[in-house]
Amino acid sequence: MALKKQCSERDCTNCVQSVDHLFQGLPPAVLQDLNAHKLVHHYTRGQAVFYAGNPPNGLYCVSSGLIKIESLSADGKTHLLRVVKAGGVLGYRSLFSNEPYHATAIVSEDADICMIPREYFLKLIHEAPELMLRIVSRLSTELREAESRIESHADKEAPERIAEAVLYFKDHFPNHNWTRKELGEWAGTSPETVMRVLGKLESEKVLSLQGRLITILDRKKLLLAANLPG
Amino acid sequence: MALKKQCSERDCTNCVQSVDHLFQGLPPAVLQDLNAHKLVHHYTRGQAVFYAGNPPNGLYCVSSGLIKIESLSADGKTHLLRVVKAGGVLGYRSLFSNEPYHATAIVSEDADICMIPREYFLKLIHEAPELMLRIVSRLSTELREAESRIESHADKEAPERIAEAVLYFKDHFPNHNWTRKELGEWAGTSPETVMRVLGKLESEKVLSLQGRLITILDRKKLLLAANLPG
DNA sequence: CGTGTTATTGAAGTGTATCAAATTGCGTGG
DNA sequence: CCACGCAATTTGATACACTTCAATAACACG
Repeated sequence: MALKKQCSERDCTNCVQSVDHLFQGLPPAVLQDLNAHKLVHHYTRGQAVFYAGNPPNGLYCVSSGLIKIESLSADGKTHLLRVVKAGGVLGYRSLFSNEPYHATAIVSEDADICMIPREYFLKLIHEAPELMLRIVSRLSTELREAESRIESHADKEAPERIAEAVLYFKDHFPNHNWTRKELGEWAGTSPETVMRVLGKLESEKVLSLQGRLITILDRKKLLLAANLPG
Repeated sequence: MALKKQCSERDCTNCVQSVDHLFQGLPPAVLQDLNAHKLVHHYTRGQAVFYAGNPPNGLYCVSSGLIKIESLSADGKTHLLRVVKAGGVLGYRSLFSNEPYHATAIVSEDADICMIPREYFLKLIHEAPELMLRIVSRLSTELREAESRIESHADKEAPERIAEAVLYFKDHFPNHNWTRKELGEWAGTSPETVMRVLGKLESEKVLSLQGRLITILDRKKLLLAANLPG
């Protein structure tokens, strides 16, 4: 039954419907050709799409599911760098900086992922230069987001970063319930501190907690707690 | 006398000589045209090239001098996000993500900077698609560096980040002496903590301090202190 | 249905920010 | 070019936010 669903979803023409998809605007003929060249693979929760250190073999398009981009530091701590959902792509940064992946992609919700081989992707770019502009725009946005997280880490306290994390996850992945550990890996703090801060926010009627399900009761107060412009 | 020097240095053909310059590989005819369209400006220490919030008017090429890209957080703390020296370019990220600058560019050493107007630059890209590949590669590298700083902030202690900062500045800007405050703004810590850590590293014969001049005596130990692969 | 991960709360230890105050030394203007 | 003013440096003392360790309870997942 999962397979039937994939047969239609795995068609590039469908994927491209997602808001702001990388391949949006490509001529139908090119999409058809892309469709013929991609490799589809189903991944289950916990599997790795690629590991830090691997050479990039192509571009990954997430058709369904949720992928965590994380890195392991010298002292064994895991860091959540980025999260990619259906309609997103991953692995393109390494493709261009010509370096091995610096992070590992771990499946968080079972996923169908298409792989576009490196060679074919480079050929595609050659044929469709407007694609390059979309890539540049995407990298630019991600760079800004990364730099803004550097700032947050440097001049915000743990409670503010945790409030930021809750907002980010709720805005981008409203249907996924994250663990305290994952929130901590994103905010750069320990699960215990996440817990204590969430508890405080609950007692202040800003959030409600039902296990892993976090519901925002007072968005305005949460933005304030995150020290973010309303 | 400063002017005479600029006359030769301000020619795009010269700038492009810098290692890995963005415009390297452009046909001479295109460079000539670029040369005719750029605007040159001299800046003195402390001046701003652009402010956070300004809309991007073009691409800035640093012909000489040193520029700090910094951001001011809500609570008034300054953060050093990037440093650009002669041969580098700035402002291209905002040009493509189509957003106002999110940081301010401050001159640290008197600089000659060429501005390539937005419209002309976009036209240039259209004519020289290989330029796009260089931009993508550059953004990719900067994104990786930014993400690696997120990791450092999250799982390294202040002494490690300060050691990292010393290594970074010495490797990239060997002739510029940075203040304790600037080191702190880069490492995400206070000038006092920078001082104490530098003092400790001096007592351990890893560094020598002569005012703002820091000399690395034992690079291997410093790498160790930064928790970086040798 | 069991097992291992996650959640939750408490207590203790520590790194680092912050404040303060004296000394140095850079850079700006005369 | 020199001198002055003010920012940067340096060291010490204090406070506290956060990590770490620990132990139980609850839950999720195969």
